[in-house]
Amino acid sequence: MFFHFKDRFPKLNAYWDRYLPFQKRMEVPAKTVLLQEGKISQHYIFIEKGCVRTFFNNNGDDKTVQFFFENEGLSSFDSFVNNVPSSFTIETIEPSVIYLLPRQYVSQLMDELSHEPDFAQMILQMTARRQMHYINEFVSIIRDTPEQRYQLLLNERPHIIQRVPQHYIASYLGVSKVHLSRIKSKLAKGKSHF
Amino acid sequence: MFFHFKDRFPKLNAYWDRYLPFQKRMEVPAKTVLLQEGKISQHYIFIEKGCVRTFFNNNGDDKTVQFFFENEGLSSFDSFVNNVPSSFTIETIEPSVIYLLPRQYVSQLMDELSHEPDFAQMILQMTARRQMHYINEFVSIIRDTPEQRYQLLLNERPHIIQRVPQHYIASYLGVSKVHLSRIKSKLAKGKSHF
DNA sequence: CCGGGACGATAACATATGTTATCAAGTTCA
DNA sequence: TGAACTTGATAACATATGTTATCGTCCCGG
Repeated sequence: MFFHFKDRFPKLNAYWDRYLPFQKRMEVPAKTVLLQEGKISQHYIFIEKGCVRTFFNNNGDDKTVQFFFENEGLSSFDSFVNNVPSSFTIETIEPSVIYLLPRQYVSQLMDELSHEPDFAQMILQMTARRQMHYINEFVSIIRDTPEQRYQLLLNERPHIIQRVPQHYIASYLGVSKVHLSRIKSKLAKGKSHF
Repeated sequence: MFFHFKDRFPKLNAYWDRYLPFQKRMEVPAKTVLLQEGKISQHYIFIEKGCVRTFFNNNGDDKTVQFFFENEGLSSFDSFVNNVPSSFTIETIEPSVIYLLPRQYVSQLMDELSHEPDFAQMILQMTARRQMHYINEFVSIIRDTPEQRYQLLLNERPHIIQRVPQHYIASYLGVSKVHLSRIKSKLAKGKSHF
């Protein structure tokens, strides 16, 4: 769905910074659609402040796929790279400050990068990381119960639970919002009397 | 977890073929472990005949992650690229004919490839495809019921159902083998009287 | 040719999860 | 400020799914 090389490969920061002038800064309120499901992605999105989710519509209700926060970048990767309609909507959750870099500059940037001596190695590593992320999402959902998945979120990515409305989290976990509420109250009970 | 550029980008076949001599051919029975969970992946695996699954152990029982068939290639991608212990076991399901290409040659191959003019574009496309595959797995499991997922398999990847033992499919779908059996019999009833 | 193991179906019961409806509190905005 | 909307909790009921146990078939190796 996206890559973000900034900070991951410091030697690439110089390249990245060269493209800063082409990025368009925007301050937007919550629930702003940055890319509509069905449209073709034209920008790489970088989040300076705020948070964002990707989701798709399924018979009227959303299914959230992923959350993004400060200093993360994303695009609807398949749409962006292969010029096909996006399967996902990208929408802000909080009022946010974001930067948009048009696709043409990203292509240009990639071409420049490909002359770096160990470009192949870097891109493989980035790719491997991204793949592991999504494979882990899949693994977690066939391995863990929704309750365990919620606990994992609580332990490993607490910022999500703190900043994201509960029904988005529910659809991301693959359960109904009612059931997520049950899970929370069950965990609360387990903790309270000790 | 894997890439396979052969057939996807025909212009690369020449590169690939140059490395054929370094591949080791093996004929192995069913249930042969090609890579053990916890070991570091040393080979890229290509399947000439037979089929293979990747899985991990979870409290005694396996969880299957993916199936591979003739003319597909795989590795435990993260392990292979980043030289870390593999999270998965790779094991044959049927008696199979496979080729192993040691990692050093794969690195070499990638380096050669990186001189191709639109290497960046190709690798992005490959990456996007792989990402979409895993994202779709995730999306399907938060969107669809196990019954729907079984139907999808039946319609879109029937070879899996024909060739793979049912309990592997069950763990891949994220349900118990008992429940998969129930799903099958329910679907059979729906079909029989018409 | 026999015996064990792999595979799959089914039943019975316990638990998890979905659905619908209702209520309460907080937020937003005219 | 008041109405509408968003968010979240809870109850009650229906359904889906897990667990354990049993049985039958098939297949492979001694």
